[in-house]
Amino acid sequence: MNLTSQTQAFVLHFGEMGSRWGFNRTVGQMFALLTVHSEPLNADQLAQALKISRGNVSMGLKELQAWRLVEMHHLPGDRKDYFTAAGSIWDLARTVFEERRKRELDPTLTLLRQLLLNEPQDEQEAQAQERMREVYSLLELLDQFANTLSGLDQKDLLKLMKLGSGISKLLLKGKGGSRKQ
Amino acid sequence: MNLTSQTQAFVLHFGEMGSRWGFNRTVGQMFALLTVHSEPLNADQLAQALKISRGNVSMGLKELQAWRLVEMHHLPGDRKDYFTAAGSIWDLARTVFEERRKRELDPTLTLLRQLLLNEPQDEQEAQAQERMREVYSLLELLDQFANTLSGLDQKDLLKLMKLGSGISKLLLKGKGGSRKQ
DNA sequence: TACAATTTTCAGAAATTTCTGAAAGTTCAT
DNA sequence: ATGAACTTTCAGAAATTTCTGAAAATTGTA
Repeated sequence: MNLTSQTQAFVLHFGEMGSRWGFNRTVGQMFALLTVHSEPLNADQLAQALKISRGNVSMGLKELQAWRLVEMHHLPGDRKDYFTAAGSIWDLARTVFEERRKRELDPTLTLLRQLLLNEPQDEQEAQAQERMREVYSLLELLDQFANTLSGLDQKDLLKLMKLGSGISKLLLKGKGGSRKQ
Repeated sequence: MNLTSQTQAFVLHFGEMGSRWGFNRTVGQMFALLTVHSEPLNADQLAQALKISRGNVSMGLKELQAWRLVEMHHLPGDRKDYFTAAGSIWDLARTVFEERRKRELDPTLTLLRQLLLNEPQDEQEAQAQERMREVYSLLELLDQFANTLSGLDQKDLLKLMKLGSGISKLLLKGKGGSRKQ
């Protein structure tokens, strides 16, 4: 398992970006490698290719499994666990999107719901709550929208994303068609 | 500057979530506080309210300014700098969205453009490049879509986000209307 | 059951990030 | 120019996160 300099660069970059995307360096690297490498890899191969410890690989795989980004496989006559990226690039992107929604939005929605149950005790608190309510509505809307997008099939998603500025026109056309909740 | 327990909870939560949203704990807390507090606050007030050092506040404000999330104000007869959240909740969300796009997508697009210029030297490399090309197309599409969304005015954005599953129907209606690039 | 192959765990080490506070820098009024 | 009010900087301290590697646990086979 020697990485070409191309793959090396890709893997290292994903490691750097990892923290911005919600995982740590080595998890990012493992994800990148499994994404470009079409053959399944086992833990030792990952450790060797990325020059990290066996234990770290084990933890990283656990994390990637929690994100539902990898699939485990078994080769006949080999007791090792082998891993591949879970599905197509689109599948992976969708999964990352969904997991991030869960991790970045849900906890805040829960907290805000909680806080907004309390009666404000004075004017200052009432004003703060008003702002929190605005934050809440916006995040909830975002959450629902993210949900809707996750639910679209690839064809529709592609169509939507390619609309560009045409989206405004479409929204105009559709006026009144939004009979919902 | 005493925080009510409500505001305290909100601020601490934003501190915890901070790292998932792209800033560190104290920056998250400062942002939260400036968001719920409608009056402008100066650096000393922030430091006191959040129990952090003056120097940390200074760095945090610099960071929030880099994110374009705060505005500086001056009160007549007072030499201190005062800060408020930059605009409405919607403005803030839009700004966070745009900044995150910049930080999470652009560097990767740049790298991938670079890597894809190289001629693959063998079959394995060709295959890896093929995957990278898929990643690139998807991220570029995402980037453009994010761009489009940023460009929509609040009314359209609201309309779009509230469509829910109605979006598929609309996409069907609009068939052929996507005359672009 | 015994044991070899493999994975997981986790305490402590290493690396990284964040924070403090004192010193340096800036700005403004006189 | 001076000095008071304020902000920024940044070296080192503190906190947090990540990583290692040896030991424990698990799994499959004979």
